Amino acid sequence: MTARLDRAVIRDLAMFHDLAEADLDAVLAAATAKRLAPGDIVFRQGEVAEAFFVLLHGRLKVTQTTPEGQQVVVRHVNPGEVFGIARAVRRPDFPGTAEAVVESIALGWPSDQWDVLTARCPALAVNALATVGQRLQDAHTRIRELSTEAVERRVAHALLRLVRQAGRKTDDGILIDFPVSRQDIAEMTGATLHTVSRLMAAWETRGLVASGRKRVVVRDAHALLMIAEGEV
Amino acid sequence: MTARLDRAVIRDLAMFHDLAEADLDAVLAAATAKRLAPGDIVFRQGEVAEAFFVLLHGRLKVTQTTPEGQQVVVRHVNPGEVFGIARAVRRPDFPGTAEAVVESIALGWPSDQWDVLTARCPALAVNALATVGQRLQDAHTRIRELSTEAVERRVAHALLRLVRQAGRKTDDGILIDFPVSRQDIAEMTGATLHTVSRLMAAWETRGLVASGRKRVVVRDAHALLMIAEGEV
DNA sequence: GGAGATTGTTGCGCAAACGCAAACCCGGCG
DNA sequence: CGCCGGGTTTGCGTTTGCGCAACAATCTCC
Repeated sequence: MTARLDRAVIRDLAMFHDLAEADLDAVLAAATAKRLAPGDIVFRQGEVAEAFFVLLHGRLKVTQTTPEGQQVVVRHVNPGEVFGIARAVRRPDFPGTAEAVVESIALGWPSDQWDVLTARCPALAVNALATVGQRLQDAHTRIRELSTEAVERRVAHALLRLVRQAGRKTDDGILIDFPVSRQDIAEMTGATLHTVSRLMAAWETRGLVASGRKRVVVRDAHALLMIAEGEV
Repeated sequence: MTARLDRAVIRDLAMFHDLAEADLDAVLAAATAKRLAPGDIVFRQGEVAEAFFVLLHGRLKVTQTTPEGQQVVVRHVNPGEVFGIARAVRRPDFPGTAEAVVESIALGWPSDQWDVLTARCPALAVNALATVGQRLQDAHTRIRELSTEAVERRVAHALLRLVRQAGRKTDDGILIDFPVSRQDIAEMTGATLHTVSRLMAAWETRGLVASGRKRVVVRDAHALLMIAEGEV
């Protein structure tokens, strides 16, 4: 829990860009590291936001659940990214649920440290602004897709996004480097599990993807891009 | 253009909350006011972001256009809100187009003033973070709606949102206090003009709304809420 | 190694919403 | 006052993706 953390661990993260060495130490002093097994929940939607986090290693899935019980995947958290910064945007509670999909390591700070740290390092607020801004762009992109594109194109886009975020080259194609189920893809694209399954099955026979249980390999990214761009 | 601006004009805006009087003056010194007629474009999608703005009076519509030419209404800008803060989130260009839908007045600052002003008043960055964070929440709400709700519910939600943002009580019901066409509502909900028209016509006969050319009056907000919540 | 749970596949019917097209209505302008 | 044009309505045919349901394949845990 209180292992000695070296500042090198966070120095290169976008969030801590432009911080002095001494500031990095001050930031680290308030942090605690936590190991997460797949399926572990970091925080739940609606909980009081008592901490904010940075993912050092692994991969998380952030979801929201509607009153009716429908789930939506808001985003995936990749190594180096901050998450759960509800307090920074003046929200008392977490708007979503964060769950580890693979073995992960996260750093956590008590929420009240946010004001302390930004007072000491204004750059933190500026960096956070850039991060949240980027996320807003992504959200708008998704809104645009959901509003104007057919399901097939949305699923293609989602796969390409996963490739960009977590693609790992293998001899067989590009592997999405963490478990993704059809259900997940459905919740990312606003489609149903069934439709996604049908689409992927069709693509599999055409050789565009190869997939198994919670496992996706993109074999022909270019063809997928054509579909995503609507140039079928 | 360079009319003497009183700090009272911006003192109560969320963006300038917690700023000292002297700082308010410094902020205002760099600003220029601009009058906008309905239909006037403040900035266009893709343009280099040479300024950022606050809306003092009136109402704007921010849209994005897909490569295929489809439009999506990203949001409406209400009096007191900042817009066009692309540079603050480290974007070189504007991600959308901002158009006045009624006679409006906006304050503008050169983009490079952002760094100058936040250096002087760190509270600005913190306030901007809260604003962008709120917008991100809204965007996620919309994603959730687009992903899980039927068109009818989305349109009901959109109308209720308009009521909250720009509702004006009249003896006939709650009037949306700026011109909104069916096309606009369609672009807000990811539906087609036709579907929206049909829905509104049906609601009109049931007495839930009254509408005309670019004009909407909500007569039974409660019934609309029932539809929005899916309790039909 | 087997039982049970989770995840993925597939067929079929249906309803919701879209696309197209034509008509209509209303406000503004000459 | 009549014309013009953007905004709106409406009908009809069609597609798309959903809902349901049953089944198959895997994984996990004991």
